[in-house]
Amino acid sequence: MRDIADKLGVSSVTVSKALNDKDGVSGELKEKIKVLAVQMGYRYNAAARSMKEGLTHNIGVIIPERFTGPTQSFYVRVFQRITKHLEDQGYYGILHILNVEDEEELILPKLYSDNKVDGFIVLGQVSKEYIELVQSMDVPKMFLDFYDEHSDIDSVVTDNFYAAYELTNVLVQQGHRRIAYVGNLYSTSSIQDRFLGYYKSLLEHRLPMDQNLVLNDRDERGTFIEIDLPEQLPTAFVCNCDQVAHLLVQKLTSLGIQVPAQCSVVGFDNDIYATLSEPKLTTVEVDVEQMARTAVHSMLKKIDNPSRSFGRVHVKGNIIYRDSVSAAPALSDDASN
Amino acid sequence: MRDIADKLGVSSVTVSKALNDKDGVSGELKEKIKVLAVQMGYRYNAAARSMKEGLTHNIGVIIPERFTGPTQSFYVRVFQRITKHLEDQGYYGILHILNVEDEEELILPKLYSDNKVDGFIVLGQVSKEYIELVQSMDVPKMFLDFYDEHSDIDSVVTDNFYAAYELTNVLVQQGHRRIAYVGNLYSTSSIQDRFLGYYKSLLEHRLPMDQNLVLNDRDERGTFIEIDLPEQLPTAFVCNCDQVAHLLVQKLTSLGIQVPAQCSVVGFDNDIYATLSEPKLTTVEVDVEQMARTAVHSMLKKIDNPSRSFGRVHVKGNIIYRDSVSAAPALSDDASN
DNA sequence: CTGAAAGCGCTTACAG
DNA sequence: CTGAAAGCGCTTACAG
Repeated sequence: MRDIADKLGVSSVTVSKALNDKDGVSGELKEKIKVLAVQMGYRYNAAARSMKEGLTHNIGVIIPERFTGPTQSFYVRVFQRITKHLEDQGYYGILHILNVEDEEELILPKLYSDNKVDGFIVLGQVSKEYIELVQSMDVPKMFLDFYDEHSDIDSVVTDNFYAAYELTNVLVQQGHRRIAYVGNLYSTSSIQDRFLGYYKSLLEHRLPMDQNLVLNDRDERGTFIEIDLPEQLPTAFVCNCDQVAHLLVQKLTSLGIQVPAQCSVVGFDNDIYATLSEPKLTTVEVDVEQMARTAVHSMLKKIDNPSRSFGRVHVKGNIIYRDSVSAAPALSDDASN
Repeated sequence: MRDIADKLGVSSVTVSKALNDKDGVSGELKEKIKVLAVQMGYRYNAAARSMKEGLTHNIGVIIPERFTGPTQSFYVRVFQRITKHLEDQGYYGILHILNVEDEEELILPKLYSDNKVDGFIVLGQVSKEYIELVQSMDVPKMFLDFYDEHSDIDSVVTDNFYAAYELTNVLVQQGHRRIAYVGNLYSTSSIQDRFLGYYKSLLEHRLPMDQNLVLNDRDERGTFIEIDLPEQLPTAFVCNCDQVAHLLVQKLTSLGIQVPAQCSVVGFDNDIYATLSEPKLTTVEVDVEQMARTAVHSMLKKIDNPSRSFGRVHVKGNIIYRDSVSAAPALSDDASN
């Protein structure tokens, strides 16, 4: 405010009034001040007002953990771990659920312009344009559970590539030769990396890669679509997530195909769908705790020293063995295409 | 701080040092200051430090809405609506997920002692002891989706009583005479009120109330238990929530009983389990939007004027008609006991 | 070990 | 319409 005032040769009182649309400033001057504020990238200091007013303009919302329950989404669980680690460091997490419109219209959280936070953690892939917008913010930021090849962002991600590789290896070891991958390769980096891990396993075992066995599960905006099964069914499916695996199992079952006797299915994420499926899914569990801890500690280091950068940090996942995989049915020489 | 300093005849600098465990204060004095601070109910002014340091000690966590997805828990959805209304009023919501241990050991969120918020909204029933603890906080508070008969708290709740009454009426109108209620009456006030609404419908239609048709679904801590079906099956079940209805439908189906042909089932909440069930559940949808709006506006009025009180505010629910109800099977005079 | 002074960035009440 | 002054509650750097 002082800077704006000096530049315009007015007092900070006038600037304050203008920015708050209060009386006592001429309309013309008000406009000029507002424009300059934007130009100079001025952000309101909420703490100063808080102190003055004796109000924080924050409301605590308490939800008992048990009500966020087993159905809680993966990211809510991650958020919970993040806040835990933040609290240990004397910090708080303010959750901002970014809605579809704001993402499309490239609108930053008001949290930012109100200067309510020292940094941002973005949890879950956003559009390329939104990544760039986030990058333009003048505070440290960390990206969690995704990365972008083209931007130089600090991110913490599960090592999807190796996890999918290992998971596919499990299937190969069980004698499977015709293995499908289910996921839209152009949707998220996670899905891509998991696909590549799957592919690496095929390569390593000298199994042919059949484009007809790469099945689409969603459009590019993430909405699920009906999965088109190939005419000649594979003996195993590597699904990019448990939810899709769940849907696939339902579909197979409704077609009279037994899982895992006739067809093995593996998922990813170890979320509610993994245990909700019948049979329960063999899948990969993301190390939520480790991811949250890494993200928080990196963030705090960046707050201390904004020039620090971490690049892409990988966190290992763990395979959870359940009941959706069995040995491949006796070979009928399918694999020879 | 000043007050503490005056009372002890020292300076506020000394108090600051003592409270922050910094050097430059004798151990003895430090102790005395800390004890007095607690006695006087001193709470740290985080805004003042923020201003001084230029740090807010908050981190924004951004989660794209689509990733909180359809599986998101009911309360997360409510939280989202709450923050929306808060933002419209220049406020922010800080989510605190209260874990089981803190609730049992009666530990308040650090948010409170750090003076990071102007008030609290408690979303979801907590223990009587915790309610009292919350009540003891020196800021406005609102309770959402539950109330306590014995405490004089401001709460916003769905009109469970009438919704259950109307839902049971639907069953009666379809010719059902032997209708069971599923839920532990001693678990939450919602379950109790829904039961009473069910009972009112029975009374009004002169149907006998059979204690054997009140089925337990969980222990008092909320953990689900196997539902004990009565020997003579009712023709309809009013379940206290969709999740239990979902479990019940699965159980009935596995026993070879067709829903709704042989047995109708209704749920409550219209959450993910309502559409996940086969058949999809007829249920009651809570008016999340209205509840969130009421809670936020009441809260802000209380911040303006702490002596305001609202008591119990009811918000109507809507019945959602789906496929889990049909006319009662032809009577075999079961109802005569 | 203790404290007086300055300052963080804003707003409010008042004077011009 | 504009601005000088005071103050919100803390911490830091410095003097004693």
